[in-house]
This record gives sequence, C-alpha cells and structure tokens, in this order.
Amino acid sequence: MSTSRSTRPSAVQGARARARQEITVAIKDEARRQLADDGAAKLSLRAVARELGMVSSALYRYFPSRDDLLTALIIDAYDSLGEAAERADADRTATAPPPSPVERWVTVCEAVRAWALAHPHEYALIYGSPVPGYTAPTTTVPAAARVGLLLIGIVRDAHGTRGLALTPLPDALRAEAGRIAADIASDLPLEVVAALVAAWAQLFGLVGFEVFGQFNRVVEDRAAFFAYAATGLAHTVGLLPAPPAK
Amino acid sequence: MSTSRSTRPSAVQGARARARQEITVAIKDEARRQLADDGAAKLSLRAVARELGMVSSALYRYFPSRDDLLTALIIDAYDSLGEAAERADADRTATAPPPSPVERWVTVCEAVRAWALAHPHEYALIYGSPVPGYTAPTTTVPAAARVGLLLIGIVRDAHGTRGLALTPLPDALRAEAGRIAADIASDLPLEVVAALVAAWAQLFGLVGFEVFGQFNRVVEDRAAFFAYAATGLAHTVGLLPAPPAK
DNA sequence: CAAAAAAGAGAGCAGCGCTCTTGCTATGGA
DNA sequence: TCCATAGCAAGAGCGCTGCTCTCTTTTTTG
Repeated sequence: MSTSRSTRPSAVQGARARARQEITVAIKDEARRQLADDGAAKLSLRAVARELGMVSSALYRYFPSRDDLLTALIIDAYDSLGEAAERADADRTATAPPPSPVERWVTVCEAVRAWALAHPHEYALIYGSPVPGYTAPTTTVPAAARVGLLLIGIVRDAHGTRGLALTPLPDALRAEAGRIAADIASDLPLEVVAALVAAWAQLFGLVGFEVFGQFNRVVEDRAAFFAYAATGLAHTVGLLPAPPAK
Repeated sequence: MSTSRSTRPSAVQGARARARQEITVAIKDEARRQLADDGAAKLSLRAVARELGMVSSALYRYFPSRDDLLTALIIDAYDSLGEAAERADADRTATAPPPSPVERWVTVCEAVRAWALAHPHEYALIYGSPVPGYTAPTTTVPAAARVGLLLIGIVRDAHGTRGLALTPLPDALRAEAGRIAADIASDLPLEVVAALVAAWAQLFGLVGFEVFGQFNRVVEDRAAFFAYAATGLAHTVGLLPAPPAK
C-alpha cells in the first residue's frame, strides 16, 4: 500500500491536491452564483472569499487574478452551453420518429436559446462584450467551437442539400470558403460552408437580441419568433423545408 | 436688449447654462476617449475628472452616477451609429446610377459594420452585454431604432417583393407580425415584416462576431464575407437579387 | 443690492484588486 | 521515524474606485 501511494500521485492524489481541486471548484461555484446575481462587472474576489470564509489573499493561490477567474468561468460556460446543445440533439435524435435535418437544426438552436435565457450573465460573458483588455485566450477555442461543430455535423449528416436556392458565392470568397471547408467540412459544397458560417453568427444575433433585451418592445411571443427564425436559418444552409405533401 | 434677455432664458441662455452644456460635452468627450482606450469596465469618473482638471466630486453635478454617464454615452453611440448608417444610405442614393434595393441594403449593413469596427468599445456598449443591473432606460429607444427603421424604409421603398421564396409564416406568428407591422410598416406583407425583424437581429450577430473576435481563426477576408452575408440577408427580406441577365 | 441657486473644493467612507510578509501544516525523501 | 520543504491561510497595507457630505465661492435673479 505504501509503495503504490508514495510514487504515484496521479491516481488518488494526496489529500492536499484533492482539497485544492475541491476548493477551486467551490470558488468557481460561488463566483458563478455571484455572477448570476449581479453580473460580471460586480463580481468581486473579496466577496467570493468572504462568502467562502477565507481571506481574500488566500484566493490568489487558486486564481492569480480576477480576470483569470473570469477566464475559467468563460471556459466552463462554453462547455456548459456546448453540452446542453449536444444533449438536446442526442435526445431528439433518439426519439421514435427520427427527426428531419431541419428539426435537428431547430432543436439545437432552441437549446442554445434556452441555455442563454437560463444563464444570461454567463451568456453575456461568452457572447457579449469581451471583459478584460481584449485577450481571448486560446484555451477557450475548443470549448467555443462545440456548438458550431454540432451544427456542421447536422448539415453534413443531412447531405441532402440538393441544390436549394443558396446565395451564390462570389469569387472573392471561394478561396476563403475552401480554406474553412478544409478545416472543418471538406465534404460540403463551398456555398453551404459559407452559409453555415453566416448562419452560425446570425443564430447568436437572434439569441443575443433576446437575452440583452433588444426585442423588448418589439417581439412579444419570442419563442415562436425564434422557432420561425431558426427554421429560416436552416433553409439558408441548404436544409430542405418539410415536404408540404401530407 | 435687457428686456428680452431677462425673461427669455431659451434663446441665448445665460453664460452659466452655456458653460454647463460645454462642460457636459467635455466630460462625455473625455469619457469617450477613455472608453476607446480601455473599455467600459475601466472607465473611471475620477480619471475623467482628473484629466479635465476638476475634482471628482464636481463631476457629480453633471452626472449623478457613473452609470448615468454610461447611459449618456450609450444614447450618443446609438445616434452616432444611426447617423452613420443614414448618411451612407443618403450618399449612395445620391450617386449617378440609382442603386438597387439590394445595393442600398448592403450599403447600410456595411456602414453599420464600418462604424462598429471603428468604435468597437462603443459598439460593445450598445450591442454587447448590458452594463449596469439590467435597466435599459426608455430614453434610448428612439435612438436605438434608427438603423432598424432605415432598413425597413429600404424594403418599403423597394416594394418589389413580388413573391420571392420567403419562409412561410406560421400561424402563431401572424398576430405577432401584424402587431409589429401596425407599429412600423403597415403596408408590408407580414412575411416580410417577420423576416425583417429576424434579419435585423442577424445583422448584428454578424457584426458582433467580427467585432468581438469570434471570427478570429475562422474568417480571414471579413469584408468580403460580410458583403456576401449581408446580400443573403437582403434576399431573406424579399429584396430581389440582381438580375443575372447582362 | 441682497437673497437664492448653482458650482467647485476638499475630506472622508467603504469597497476594490493586488502584493508582501509571517506563521503554520501536511508531504515526501533520508 | 524525523525533518527540510513546499503549499497554504492570514493579516497588513498600497493605491485606486464610486459616492456623500460639508464648506466656500461664484453667478443669477427678484
């Protein structure tokens, strides 16, 4: 017992490392709570420490600065959103009548919207104004890409993009779209790749307008409007409308 | 001379009121300068006062709180953006070959984008995360609506929306669209009204993604991509593509 | 000309992010 | 088993912030 414990700190990780992890999580949880209450601007290291019964300077052993704490929350938020979207798609895909590509697309869009409305301040953190100077640390990239990759996957699975009326791609963008396609979806037509990137940004325009109150005296039935707009986005990326034949 | 001056403070407005206005403007200008440098989070009343050679408490005679200063900057930003968009449209409309509706639409979209890229922190103020608690003062509404109204005007002027393939409007949204249309564009088909609201939000999704760096390792030639996406938006609101016949 | 309104100056309060120093304790090799 | 060491909490403190209060000066007004 003693031999395996002393030389391998990876498996069980002495009580100290374990405590460190637990405290790190507790700090983030408390910070997230305060974030939900008052927004990122009011998030205070001292208040978090106070609530956790520790002194403010002790907190710097876990996060070297306030912005680092925020960065950690940003990464968690991206992951939380990505997971919510992926789970919504998985749940929907598992139901009895397999969903059409448009239905899958709208399901994912609605999951993004629901997550944003449930966590408005965390949404603001990741899709609102960048908080510190301008530094978007590269570590957030994979987490940030999850929703985009999920939408691409849906379109690729559909592969039934049989020449719907897509906006023709200007020559200036063919190279651009080709480069993007090489990265993420080399099997899709360039028109679809470009439309996907645009739809990706436009989706967050819709969500952001609702979360940030821009629809306040304009749109009342926002759920219905969002479903309509998300369906429109699905069409712009080449997913076919439901067959009118019944 | 004396009679007209004493009883009518409206015309010339004693030297005091004039000074007050000038100082108010100077405060906002300096605040805007600091905003452009360091962003809204770092904007400090004390620093503004210091730069203006006054003591911090004196500044509270002009703006009762930091958030009130920010609110003033927000209104100015909305107006600045609205004016930039309107001027771009007016300039384009005045050129020799009168522009097509799509060209006008894209011109306005590009003006919005250009303004946002030139004033990223001010853009973040109005279309990023709301700054204070959540209060969007009603005073900002008219200024905020200018770009939207401009886009509506272009579509109305076109009135050539002869049944392009618009996403059909679900029944649940007919009442909604009818209400919006009654407010702003009672002469447009409901499908176009709904598509306009969606396109309005989606436009700012595109702009926001670029300004906030979400396109960073994704889209390189962002001007070309934006023009492409804005053209797509024009189509979704029923503006006809340029006739392929040459 | 005197009363009143408006503006500036200064001190001060509580809170913030962050640093540095000082003790304490659990950990891992001798 | 013992002990040097590394990790951690605590406290004091610096300079900054938003904001309030009081006091004095300046300008407008009846």
